[in-house]
Order: sequence, then structure tokens, then C-alpha cells
Amino acid sequence: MESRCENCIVRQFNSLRAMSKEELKRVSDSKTTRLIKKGEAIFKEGEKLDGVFCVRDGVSKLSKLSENGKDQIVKLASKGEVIGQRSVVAEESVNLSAVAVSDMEVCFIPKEGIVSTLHTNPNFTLEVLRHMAHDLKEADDVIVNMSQKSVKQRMAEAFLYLKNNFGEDEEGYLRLVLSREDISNVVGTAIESCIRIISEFKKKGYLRTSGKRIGIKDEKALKNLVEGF
Amino acid sequence: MESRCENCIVRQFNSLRAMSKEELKRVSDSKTTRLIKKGEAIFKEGEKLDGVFCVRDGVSKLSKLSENGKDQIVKLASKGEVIGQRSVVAEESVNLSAVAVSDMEVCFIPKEGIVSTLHTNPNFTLEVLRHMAHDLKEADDVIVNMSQKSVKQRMAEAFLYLKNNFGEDEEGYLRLVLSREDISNVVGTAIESCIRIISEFKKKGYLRTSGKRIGIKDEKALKNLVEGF
DNA sequence: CGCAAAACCTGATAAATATCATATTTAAAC
DNA sequence: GTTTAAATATGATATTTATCAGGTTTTGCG
Repeated sequence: MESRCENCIVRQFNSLRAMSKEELKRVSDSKTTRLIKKGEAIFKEGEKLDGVFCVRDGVSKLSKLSENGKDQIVKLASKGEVIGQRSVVAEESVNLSAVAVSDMEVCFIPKEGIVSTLHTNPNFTLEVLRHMAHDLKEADDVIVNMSQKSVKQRMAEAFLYLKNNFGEDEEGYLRLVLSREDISNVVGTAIESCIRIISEFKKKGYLRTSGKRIGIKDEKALKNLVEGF
Repeated sequence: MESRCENCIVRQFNSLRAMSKEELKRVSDSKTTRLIKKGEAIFKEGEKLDGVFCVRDGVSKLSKLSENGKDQIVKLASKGEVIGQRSVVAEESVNLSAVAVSDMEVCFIPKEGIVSTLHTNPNFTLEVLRHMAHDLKEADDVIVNMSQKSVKQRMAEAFLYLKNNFGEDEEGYLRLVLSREDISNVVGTAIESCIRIISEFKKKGYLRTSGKRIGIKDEKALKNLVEGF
């Protein structure tokens, strides 16, 4: 297991790549690596974080609890993504909970190294800013989808998203396996509706399933559905 | 009309306050002031911006068109807010359209002054980053509201938001007057549903209206509704 | 293995919301 | 100021989605 950030491949995907050698060394010296089991929380909504988490492997759901007790999944973060950044930058408690949806390996980086670099290295700060700008755009898109698309369309979109972002296994099933409940929390619908639509998509030949696993059979049809045909 | 950024009061509310005297002078020399009439667009989704807009007066809706032809309003920007920032930072075309919902006065700041400061003044970059972190949190909250709250709850929330952010006039009506269509595009619902709920709230004594203008009569009731009672 | 709990699934029904049709009021244009 | 278009309003109806109730299957665990 590679343990120096300098040699860590996931760094290429996130803002740490804009750090200088010295800054990176400091981060590397202060970081600790943690294994997180599927279902375990990395942090919970409302906590104060004293650092960020860099995902080396696995996937985490970032979700927010609503008054009615449902959890809305706002984002799925995987290899290379840094989570908790928003909270550290804004010096606020976290607004989302992070829970592993597969076994994970993450590095915890104490905020001191991050914050001091933010104050001194504009390239790094700008890089973080660009990532956040990207997240904000994605969030805007989600808002529009939520309000303007039907549950069926959002379901179709979710499967396409899962394929594009996490790929398929050897047998052609979506690599990231989510429970029906998690899927319904991504889409923002009731579990029963989610299950019903999966059944419908199966009947229509858009999907196939094997236990929890879901495979896309007719990508075109799903795309058409999203577009409104 | 004050024309130097150095003396401009709205600067206190946005990231420009983190600029040095010299940087600010440069921005001030390159900026141009524009008057925009209610209904006019500042920019449209998909355009490339070569600068940002600092709002000195009035309010702009930031919205995104969905396939079905409806416009989802993602944010209302008013005095002090800088719009187009995300796009300039990420070096992408804008993902939202900005249209004035009241007569506006905005300053256009060419991106060169912004971008060069982003590269050299970490305090400024960090300040922009903090603002974006705040916007991202707000966007997350909107996502959760959209998916977990009923239209009625979102309507109630919208009126409270309008009161908190734009205040009331002498007669106690909401200062920011939006068309029913704009309200429905904030809330993400059909115009008819929006109007119907306004009527219902009037009947129940939560609101009163006078033409387009809406006044909050029973804030507590609206709050209870949002909380789910 | 066998049992309990959790996850998954389906039908029936209720509630929320959108859509269509049409009337009325308000604002804009000439 | 009149005409015309746009915005607001309301009823009737259709559609979508959630909820409730009861199944079955899968999974984890002693």
C-alpha cells in the first residue's frame, strides 16, 4: 500500500496536485489512512471537521437528512475526490453526512496543512475553487432535474449516471451496487416507487437484474426517456 | 452616482473586499456600469462571459431552461452579489441565464483583472472560494427541499425567503414583486398550482395580496407548514 | 443449518400535482 | 382612452406519486 501522497495516483484527480513539493510533504507527514467498511460513516451532518478526507478507494454517499426522516443523497464521491472540503474552507460544520456504500480506503488530512496552503499558494486555492465551481454547476443541474423531471426520468438518468461514473463489471452489471433504498434516495422518491420503476424497466427490456445488481440492456431507450420521448 | 469601486458600498458584501488597493484600482478603471431594465437579460445560458457582473441595485433571477421548456430559478441575486463568477473561474460557458426581475444597475468587470488577481492574491481567491462554498451549501439545501418537501411547503418557504432576503415595503407587502410565473419557477411547480396555493393561503389568512403584490399575514403559520405541522 | 431481520416486491388505494379549458382581471400598446 | 394581449384565477379532470398492507426473497448470524 503506497503511503506517500507524493506517489499517490489519486492526487492527480484532485486539487492536491497544485501543491508544491514541500506543502505536499507536510500533508503527507500529517495524514493518516483509514479503512471504512460499507455502511460505516466517515462523518455526520452537523459535526465539526478538523480535516478533509481524500478517497483512495471505494465510494461514499453524501446525504442530508430532511425533517420527514428521509435521506437525500446529494452526491456520490469516489476515487480521487476530496470530501469535507467545503466545510473546512467555509469554517462551518458539515452540512452533509458521508457514509460508505462500498468498502473504502480514505486518507484523513488535518486541516492545518490545507488551510495554511490556502492562504499562501494561490494556485492551490484556485484549483480548489475550480473543483468547487464544478460541484456547484452539478448541484444546479440536480436542482433542475429534481424540479422538472418525472421520477421515471430521474430513475433512467440515475442508471446512466452510474454506468458513466462507475462502469460495469465483467458480466455487464453496474459496478456500483446500491440498495433500492439508496437508489430511491438519489432519485428522491419513495422506495416502492423506485422498485416499481425498476420492474417496469425490466419488463420493457431496458434493464436486467440479478439480486441487487442491475444491468443496462437498452441504453438508448433510457436516454430517450430522459430526453422526454 | 458613485463610480469608483474603492468607494462603492456593495463591495463590502462580496469578495472584492479582499483585493488590495492597487488591484481594486485596476478593476475600477476597467469596469463599466450598465443599467438593465426589468425583463432584460444580462446573459444567457451557454454564452461565454468575458467578465463578471457586480450587482449594485435591483435583483436578477438565475435560471436554467429544462427540456420541457420550463425555466427553473436556481437563485435570486441582489445588491452586492457577483454573478458570472462560477463561469469565469471554471473557464466554462455559463450554465445559467441571468434576467433582471427589477430594474438593475450592474458593473461589468472584465475577467482579466479578476483572473490575474486570482493567480496572485490568495486572500482574494480564498474569499471567492468561501462565497462559492456558501453557494454550494445553499444549492444542496435546495436539492433536499425540492425532493423532500411538498409544493405547499416549498411555497411557504419561498415567501419566508422573500421576506428575509428582500424585506417588506411600507404597507407590509414583500418588497420584491415576482410574477406568479416566476414564483412557480422558484418553487418548481406549475403556474396553476402556484396560484391555487396562493389562493388557499389567502383563505387561511396566511397571506394577503394586492395585484401582484403579496404580504405575509401569519408568518408563524407558514413556518409551521414548512416544518411539517 | 435454521431462524430472524432486513431487503425486495406487488397490489390497492389515497393524496398530491399537472394539465386542460375557460373566465376574469390587469397591464401594455396603439 | 380604447383595444389587445398578457397575467391571474378557478373548476374539472387526468396523471403521477406516495402510502399502506401484505407478501416473498435474500442475507446475516448464532
